[in-house]
Amino acid sequence: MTPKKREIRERETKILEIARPMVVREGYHGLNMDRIADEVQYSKGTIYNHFSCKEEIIIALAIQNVSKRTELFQKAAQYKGCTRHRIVAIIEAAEKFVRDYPDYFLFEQILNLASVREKTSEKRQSVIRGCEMQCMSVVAGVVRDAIAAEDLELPKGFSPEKLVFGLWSLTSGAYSIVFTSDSLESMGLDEPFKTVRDHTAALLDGHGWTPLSSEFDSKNLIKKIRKEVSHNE
Amino acid sequence: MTPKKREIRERETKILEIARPMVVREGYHGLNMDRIADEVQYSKGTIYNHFSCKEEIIIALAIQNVSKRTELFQKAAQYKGCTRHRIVAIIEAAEKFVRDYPDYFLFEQILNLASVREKTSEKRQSVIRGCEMQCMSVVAGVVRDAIAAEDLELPKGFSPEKLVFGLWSLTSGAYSIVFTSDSLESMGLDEPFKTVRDHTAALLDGHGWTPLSSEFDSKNLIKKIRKEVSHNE
DNA sequence: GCATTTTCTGACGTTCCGTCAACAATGGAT
DNA sequence: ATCCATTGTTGACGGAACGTCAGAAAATGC
Repeated sequence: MTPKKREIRERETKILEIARPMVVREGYHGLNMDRIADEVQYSKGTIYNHFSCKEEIIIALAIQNVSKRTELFQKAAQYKGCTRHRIVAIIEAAEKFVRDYPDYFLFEQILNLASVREKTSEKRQSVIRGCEMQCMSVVAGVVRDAIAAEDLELPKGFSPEKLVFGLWSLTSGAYSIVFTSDSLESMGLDEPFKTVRDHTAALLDGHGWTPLSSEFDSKNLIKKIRKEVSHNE
Repeated sequence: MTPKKREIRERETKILEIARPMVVREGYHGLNMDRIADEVQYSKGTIYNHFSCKEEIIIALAIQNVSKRTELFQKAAQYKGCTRHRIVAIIEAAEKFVRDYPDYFLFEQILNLASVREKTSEKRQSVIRGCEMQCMSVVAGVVRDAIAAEDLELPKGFSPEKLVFGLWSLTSGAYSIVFTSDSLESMGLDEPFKTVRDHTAALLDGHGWTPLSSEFDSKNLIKKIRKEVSHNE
């Protein structure tokens, strides 16, 4: 009972370990069920016992992805400091995430294609949604804290979630461009990560979240955040 | 000479007309070369005389896409008004673009996949890059005008292109989320387009681009811009 | 050691991409 | 008008990859 079940569980992670670099190196089309079967040393039928289609492997890899991010966000939200500094810590976590796991990022892009997502199970889709919701509520929690602490005042009808949506759009859009556009330097865009940080700062300043970025030393703050976050793991 | 050549050119647009709804309705996998051949009433070999692979059709459709956007941007940049209002006009054009041609948006997502883009010709790729560059330089031009008019001052090392990168990230990220995430309402995010406008305003306010959004009537400005832009066509 | 359930296998059917040798149309030259 | 070189068209074909399933093998229970 136990030995067999464990073999099966271990095989599942082994399949994913083999599949990941395949997608990273050769993209969506590089993921080949026959080759996975070859490399994992089991027949194709067995692979299909674990994942009912190619796309299920993609989404399983994406789940590893978003789980890690959720974890990083939750850790970052616990940063000790004023609300503005806590939100900077979360933005820093987002940056750390895409830097440390640039390949993770590809999977979200693949999954965004309707023709891929449609083939995945409702079960795994809801896991992804759950992680997204958790991230959203963690960040929205910091926004609520900011409102409670009177560091921030939002217009009527502008929910904390809407503010998070702005940060989410800005960062995910930027990282998406950074990792896919090949003409960044030819447009004179060096230091893209620094630029993203500057824009998030401007966005929050524009919403009036105090202290404004001009009122604290961003460079040192980020250094401090990085030290504490990486120290934690 | 002329009659035959024209038939060929017309066939090319006909192929694209047939291919577009196929992708829109059924996604990347729904694009089927045999079905195109059936519907366009020519053999598959002939289709391949026009497009050397499936992906070339995708990128050709994407080119129609970005050409239209470039056109809209150039028109919007000519809006008569102060620089801040002109940039609002361009943001409005971006919104109009994704609203009027929501399907166009899908093609960029598909093309962002490395495994798809890799198969496309350098020729068509450079057309896309060219359109992107043009958009970038049109918007950057407005930023430069703003600096010249002293409506805006950028920190040392922060080029106009970097500012544009921020707007680009924010809007493309937001629209990407709007058109792909299915859990927006369940997060309490109604009126996404309004929210994007608010965030772009905050971003520009945060960078200190005067007049600030609090100093003019956004609602009326947008109404005016919409009237003039739609009047032009 | 036997029966039953679970798991594994790989050949097979299918779909779809892209090719190419054979065939047809075109258009200029005589 | 006829010929021929060039250009265009065709659809059968090879091949790649997905997902299936009937039967073999292994595990489990008795």
